[in-house]
Amino acid sequence: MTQSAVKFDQSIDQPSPSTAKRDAIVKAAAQVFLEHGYGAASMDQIAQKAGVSKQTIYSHFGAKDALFEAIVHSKCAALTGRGVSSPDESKSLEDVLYDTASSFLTVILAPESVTLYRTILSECVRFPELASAFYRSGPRSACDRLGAFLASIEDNESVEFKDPVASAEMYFAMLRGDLYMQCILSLREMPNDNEVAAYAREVTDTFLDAHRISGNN
Amino acid sequence: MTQSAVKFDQSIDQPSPSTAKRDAIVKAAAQVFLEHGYGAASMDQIAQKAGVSKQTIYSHFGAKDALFEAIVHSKCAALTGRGVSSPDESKSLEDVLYDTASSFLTVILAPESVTLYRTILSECVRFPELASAFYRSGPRSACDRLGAFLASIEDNESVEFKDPVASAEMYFAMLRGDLYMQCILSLREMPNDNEVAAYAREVTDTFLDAHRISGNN
DNA sequence: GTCTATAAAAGGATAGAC
DNA sequence: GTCTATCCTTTTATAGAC
Repeated sequence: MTQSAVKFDQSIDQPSPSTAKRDAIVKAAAQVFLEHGYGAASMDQIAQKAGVSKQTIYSHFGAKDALFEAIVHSKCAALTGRGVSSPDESKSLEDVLYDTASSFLTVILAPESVTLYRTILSECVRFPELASAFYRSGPRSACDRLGAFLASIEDNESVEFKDPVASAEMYFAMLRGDLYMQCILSLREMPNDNEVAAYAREVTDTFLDAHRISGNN
Repeated sequence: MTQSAVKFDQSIDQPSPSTAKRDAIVKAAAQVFLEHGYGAASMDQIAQKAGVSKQTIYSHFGAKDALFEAIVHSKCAALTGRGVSSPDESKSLEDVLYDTASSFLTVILAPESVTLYRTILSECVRFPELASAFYRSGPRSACDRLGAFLASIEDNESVEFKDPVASAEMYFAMLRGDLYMQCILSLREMPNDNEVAAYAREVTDTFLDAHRISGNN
């Protein structure tokens, strides 16, 4: 691992003269890294798929780990905000929750998200910054946004959230249920829209039941 | 990948004459595989840590993938039943749930479980059988056992479970919340007993609130 | 069964020409 | 900036002696 692995941000989007080759490298590297993981991915394979020579890759990114970090960081950055509906005040709480659930499930069950998650998880010890960036861009971002929305619900209905962020975390945890587990383990095909909708409904109903003021929470 | 990779079960526990070396290999391989993953783990490293030559490993297991499968399968088998309290009928539902939550969290947050989960996830495409074995021994086993217990709760209290297995899945999903996410991403130290107890309590309370008959579920 | 030594291949990284 | 050709290390797997 070289020290140049830190300069990922200026490597990924600068208006360089030859952006074409660079983009091809990024695209190819993303495919290879996410499909095979960091260790099993080879620079030869990336170079071949990108249609460039290996040396061109090294000229742009310096080393394998730097390229990997650049790829994963850009994928994480693309994750921010996705999977969480904007806090539309005109909608009912139930609708907001259901929409959030649907879009969140759609995002985390996308094949690219699944492979990204697997890759980061398997390399989180070697690349702690990537794990942190993923967490902040993905789960943490989603929880904070939904938590802020739940905190804005006060006199609204027959529900209450004493700890909005904790409730949001619980909500997303419920969404990462058995369906998600089977998908990330590659034990079944990705669910279609109907299955996603059904599970989003189930989780939303359960979540709302748990936070009715008739309960003790 | 060789065809001999299938014979994992008879490789892991047969009363061979020289069980000492074999056990040393298994122990060393488990450490190396779970720490570095399949790709980054080298047979040389395993041989050195086991105190045997590489050829001895190949004599016993044939190939790297067969050794890997043997190790992971044994680790998965050791998972069955753990993390789920036995359905003690003398205890209250709340106590059973809380005990289940505590022991489940303790198991899945154990460093060995975390590394096993990471390893299987990163290799689930190359080794589909391992992913399936893990799922059956771990999450599925836990859900089925708790689901059966929840199904036995009928006239008991002020709660009801229309779909016991689905409720059990939801319960374990709630337990795999933000705390678990941060731990498997290696973003924080493993929680102590107090933190585990507090989260087990929070999940149990929320779960019970969601299934009160006053609710719509 | 177990060891040492080695084959055979793959992969990360670099040199030098254009 | 980009390419071809090459170096060097690592790693899986095997051959043959004891």
